[in-house]
Amino acid sequence: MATRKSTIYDLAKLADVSASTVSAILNGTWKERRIAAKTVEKVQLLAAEQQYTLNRQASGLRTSKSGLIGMLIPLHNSRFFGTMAQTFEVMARARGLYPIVVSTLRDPALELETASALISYRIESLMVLGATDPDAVSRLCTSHGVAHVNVDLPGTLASSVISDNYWGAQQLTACLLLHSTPQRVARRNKLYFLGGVASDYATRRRVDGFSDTLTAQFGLVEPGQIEACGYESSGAEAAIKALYLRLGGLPRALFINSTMVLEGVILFLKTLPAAELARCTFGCYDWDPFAAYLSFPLWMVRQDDGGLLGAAFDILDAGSYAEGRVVEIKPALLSM
Amino acid sequence: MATRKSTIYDLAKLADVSASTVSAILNGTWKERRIAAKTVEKVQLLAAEQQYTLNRQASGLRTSKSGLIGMLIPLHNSRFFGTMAQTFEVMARARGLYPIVVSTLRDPALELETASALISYRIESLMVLGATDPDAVSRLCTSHGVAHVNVDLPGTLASSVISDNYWGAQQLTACLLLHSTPQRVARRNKLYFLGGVASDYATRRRVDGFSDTLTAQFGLVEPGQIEACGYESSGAEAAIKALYLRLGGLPRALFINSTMVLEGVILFLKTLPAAELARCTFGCYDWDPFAAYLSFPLWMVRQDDGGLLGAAFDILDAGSYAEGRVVEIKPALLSM
DNA sequence: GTGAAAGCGCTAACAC
DNA sequence: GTGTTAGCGCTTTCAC
Repeated sequence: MATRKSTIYDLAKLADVSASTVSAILNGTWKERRIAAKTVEKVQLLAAEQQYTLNRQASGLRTSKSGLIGMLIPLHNSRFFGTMAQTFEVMARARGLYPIVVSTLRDPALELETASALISYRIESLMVLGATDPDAVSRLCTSHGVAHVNVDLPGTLASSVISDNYWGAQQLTACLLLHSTPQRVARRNKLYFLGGVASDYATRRRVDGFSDTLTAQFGLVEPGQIEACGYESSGAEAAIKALYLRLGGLPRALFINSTMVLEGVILFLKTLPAAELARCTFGCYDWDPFAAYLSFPLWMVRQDDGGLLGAAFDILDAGSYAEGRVVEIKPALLSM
Repeated sequence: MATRKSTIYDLAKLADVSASTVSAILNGTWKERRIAAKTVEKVQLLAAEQQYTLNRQASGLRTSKSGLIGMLIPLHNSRFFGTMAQTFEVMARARGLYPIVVSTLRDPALELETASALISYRIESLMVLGATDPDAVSRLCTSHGVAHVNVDLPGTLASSVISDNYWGAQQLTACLLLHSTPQRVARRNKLYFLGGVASDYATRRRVDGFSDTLTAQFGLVEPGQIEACGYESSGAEAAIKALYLRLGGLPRALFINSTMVLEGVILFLKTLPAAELARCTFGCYDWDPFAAYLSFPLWMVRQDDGGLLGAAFDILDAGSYAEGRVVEIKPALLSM
């Protein structure tokens, strides 16, 4: 058995009907054609025993639809992107689309190249997650009539769905304020923001949320309270160390911008006695399950993957991707 | 500009040449056809300004190759699978193939369905990573002439590349033996194996490596030293707790089978004073970066993702997938 | 109820 | 050096 790759013509010959009849039976349009039930049964049986599978290159070529939906992500081996990929697959399948997730390593050239390859395969739409240069991808997609939407990092040429960084930062800051213990030394009785890149969109919004919340309670926030030391763990380790030395101890509370930064912070904290840690309250903007295994409590902000992708799919479904709107999705605050 | 989706016919008309000439120029076969340099240049220029992109559905249909290579993984949001996906993409691209990674949620039905969908799109080969029912996928692939190889978990109907679990367990056990401090109480002066499923292939090999290493040094290993309490973190937490009570403390060293199990163990260890932890030596068969942030030292076995996938690609390249051989790749031992 | 035929966009003989 | 032609496997009028 298993005649290598049977086509509708093979089946047609075996069933003694025409190829168009087979085609209609196999793709469900046979009701409209009012094909005899026994013909349907015969062909379906034959298809099963010949292990027939539709050639989607051919059917896609004919109908000019591929059934494919793509998603560009920076990396596979990151908790957030992995979770997004997982959720994306489920949602895509629920819409009858076949998901293709590809990583582009935060390389704008690879982003474009990959988008182009996906367009070659005639994807029907594209989700652009955390792209370095989303607008370049937008231009390419637009010129090929491919629906697309930016997620997590906004672009200007297509609609975007992002986390509500301002709101999330406000929540986390308020929470740190509420749950931290006042310190005697004035310069240590403050909240400090650590990590991120000052020119970066997400960081800016988070710093704003942080500052506005503090300002509302205490008046001015000093520049020294904000240390945008980048996203590298090594930079963060150096920054927290410097802060510790400057303050003569840990501050009242620490707003840590991303898990990467958290990792650097932990490397430093491991060198301190437990009693010192107990006096400081920690919050991290971003979520990672490993936090559950740390020796000190930590507040975390977790992005709402379902919310983000749900909104992104809504935009694709509505065909409103070209409007350039920005939708903000509120994250969740968790204590670990 | 941007005539929505230009074809080689559009370009042919504009350049005043035939479609086959355009085709040859655009896919690189023009040297053999000895097409005039100026024609080549003209067409290439035109293609660029018309934003032409090859329709791979059409070219694939014609040549009966898609340029696609698939990989089935259980989950996207796991460190190991994420890393494998990443490495897979790089290696696939290096071979001029376009990678498609899809997760199948450890669901045998979804594994088959996904493999079938990928075959529909005419993938040229398939990597089957950690599948629940690899042989079912093999049957499907074989009946459609699709080259494939099992990775991480072996099958019987196609060649497999897996970690050398026996060797890795030997290394880890020997290392724990070497670096642990003897205990006064006899029942605590032993190594204990925690986690995994006894009937599971990987667990069996690891238990063997563990037992053989100990037997060579001390004679018999008692059944009580091996606690295959599953892969759930909650089960592991209960198991380590029970062991602790039974022994009246932590043992000399603990062989923890997988990071999932490690998570359960940590939840229990957090309830103990640091001094107790210091007397026990910990090893985990599997690697996760979060281990660097734990408060106690830990030996870990890290699978060699490059080695595994390299060997898997070698099998595909050699076309020897049907031989049903099993290749074992040695993992690395790391101290964190 | 079903078949014949055209064509999706591309490639590769074969022609000249 | 380049054009003509015949499909790849499928869908979809239109015909009967």
